[in-house]
Amino acid sequence: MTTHLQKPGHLETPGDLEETGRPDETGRVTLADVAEAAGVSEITVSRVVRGLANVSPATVFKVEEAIARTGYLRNRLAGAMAGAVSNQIAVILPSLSNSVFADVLNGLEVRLQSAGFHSVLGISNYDSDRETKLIESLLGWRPAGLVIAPTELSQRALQLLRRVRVPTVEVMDIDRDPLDMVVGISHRQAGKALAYYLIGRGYRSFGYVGHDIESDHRAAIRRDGFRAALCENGLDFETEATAAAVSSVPLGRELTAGLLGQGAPRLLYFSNDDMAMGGLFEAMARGLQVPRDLAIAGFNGLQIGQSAPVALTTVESHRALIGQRAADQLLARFAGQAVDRRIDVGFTLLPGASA
Amino acid sequence: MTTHLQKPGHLETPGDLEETGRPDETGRVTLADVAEAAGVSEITVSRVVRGLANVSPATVFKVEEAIARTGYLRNRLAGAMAGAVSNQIAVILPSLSNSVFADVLNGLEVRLQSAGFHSVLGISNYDSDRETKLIESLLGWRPAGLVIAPTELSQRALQLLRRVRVPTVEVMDIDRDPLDMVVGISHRQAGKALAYYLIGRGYRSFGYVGHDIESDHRAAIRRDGFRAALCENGLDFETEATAAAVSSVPLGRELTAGLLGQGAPRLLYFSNDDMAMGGLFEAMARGLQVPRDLAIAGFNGLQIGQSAPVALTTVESHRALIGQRAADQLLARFAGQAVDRRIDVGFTLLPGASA
DNA sequence: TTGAAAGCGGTACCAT
DNA sequence: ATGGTACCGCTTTCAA
Repeated sequence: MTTHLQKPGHLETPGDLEETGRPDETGRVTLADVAEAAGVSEITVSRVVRGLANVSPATVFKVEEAIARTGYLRNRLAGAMAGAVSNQIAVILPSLSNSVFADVLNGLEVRLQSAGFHSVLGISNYDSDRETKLIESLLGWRPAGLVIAPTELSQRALQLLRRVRVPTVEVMDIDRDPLDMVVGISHRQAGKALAYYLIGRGYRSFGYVGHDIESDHRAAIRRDGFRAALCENGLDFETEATAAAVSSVPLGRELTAGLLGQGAPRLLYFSNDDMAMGGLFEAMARGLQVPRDLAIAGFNGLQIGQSAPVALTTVESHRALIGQRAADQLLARFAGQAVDRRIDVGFTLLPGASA
Repeated sequence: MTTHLQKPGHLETPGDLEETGRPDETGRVTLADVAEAAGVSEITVSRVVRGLANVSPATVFKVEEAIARTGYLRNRLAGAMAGAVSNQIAVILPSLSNSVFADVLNGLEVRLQSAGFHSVLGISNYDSDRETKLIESLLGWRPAGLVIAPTELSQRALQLLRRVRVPTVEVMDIDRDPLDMVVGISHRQAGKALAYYLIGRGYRSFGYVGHDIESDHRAAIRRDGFRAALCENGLDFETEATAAAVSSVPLGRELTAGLLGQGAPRLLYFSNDDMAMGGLFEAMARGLQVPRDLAIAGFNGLQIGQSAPVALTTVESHRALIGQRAADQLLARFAGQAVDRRIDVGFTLLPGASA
């Protein structure tokens, strides 16, 4: 073995005293070191490390002992380079400040982790350029799969994805045609279903309170669906209060406060549950009775909304399930199974008490 | 170039029609292909790709044109193998269902992403064995750094970390001595500070409502700190309601309901804001006046608590900041700068109105 | 069940 | 500013 420079920040130590089977000049323990320590070939050690079946128990024992003695740590970089499939999955989400995507990521991790995969994360911040850069950078690691909650896939992004042909799952929104696979719900239908329900409950006067819909196109689609259902019944939003900011409880509260000053409609439809909780809090703070004085509806089915003194009327979007199913799709594909291109996990109307 | 099998799920296509500079039998475009297309050497292309300065503008132009024409996609696996530092940072968190860690991750991503790094995620689920496995698996990718919110580092985990010598930041809790660097707050002091404040406000009757403290040792430390401050004043918790479950709003509500049946103490200290919101909701649902009939205090300073009709009395734990500072520590270390081993981001008492 | 040889696609080092 | 050469550490293929 020739000498070579240590990588910055990666100086593996020879190990303390007793566990120094083959100290080695550089301090790094490789497959070759373990092989020598165990008296077998490199490839045999490799087989043991990867848990392949065709190694005799006696050899496995010798090798495992040598691994422990030398303090060998598998190098997946070299493995992936040599042609083994990566256990990394690129995951691109628009945001992490919104708990919605944290939920999706959580669902993903549950499944991926138990199958031995890791997520490599990118946050696009609802920015198409950043999204493109992230795709390029993450694909450079040759991940086994890609999960993306797309913002607006650029031409370059589409080109990259077509070229690399990595198994890809688009998540959240099934209203558009997928590149490869898609898991989510129809946000348009979710918006419509809620409107139908509310109309059925007798509401006829509606207002909309929303966050930045320019970047969050799924929220825009929900609103469109909601409005379409209103139109079918000869109705429309009487007022809309929106702000070009990310959704949050205080924003919902603030916009609601603005509306309440000027004779608000009977029911306010919020762009999501965070915003709706703000509306609910504002109503409570003013001593209004919900839903008698003001009815409120949201979207997502966040747990906190269901635990509020007046449970939120909303639509459960099964976010963790979306993550899990997305992971399942990838895993099935890896296993060579045929999979559906499109999975609709469905939504659930939560009647609540706020409308 | 010899023939070789395509990796499953990674068949890079030759590119469509016009952009096929060098189709290549396997469909993969390598540095060599770009070099040939540009009429320069591989190493020159490599320099351009990495944005190194010592290449003439004319050459850069030629190479970039060749890259676009061939549809080359950088292979970071090979780069990292050959000795370039990885742009991956291993991140191990106990949970993602709790928004606290999503906030930390968000803070990390903000900084890491803008410096060109990616997080590779592992969720330990508050399980020491899983944590150890994750460390081993993630370190196998030879990340440039590691950020971990430790659960309980096993002997094997410590051995691995010492051996690999990857720059490591422990986050959340600075009450213990760090392996390498640590960024967070003293949860013990946070608990104490809140208790002092409440005692100063005249409260003398306290109860504790908590989630599974076996696994969430930081919550346990806060409670210990709080109690220590009580003891200094000859006080103690009059009652404790705990459950061996993860923290959640409904759990907080349920445990509070249990306590309120039996003449609850004057003030309830909750293990965190999720739990406290549950308490607040239960009080509101019963028509109790907060803080007149029941005072409530939490921990974390979640935004929603501050937007509630009665703003939550709590301690802001600056989670996103912890993530950012952790990233900064790593980046500074990569830049060869000397860094503090311990960074206390501090906490902020939010007086609120619930106590 | 085990092993030998040939890369995988880059980058570091040292020249020029 | 540019290039030649020698690996990085592992897994694949083929043979025994």
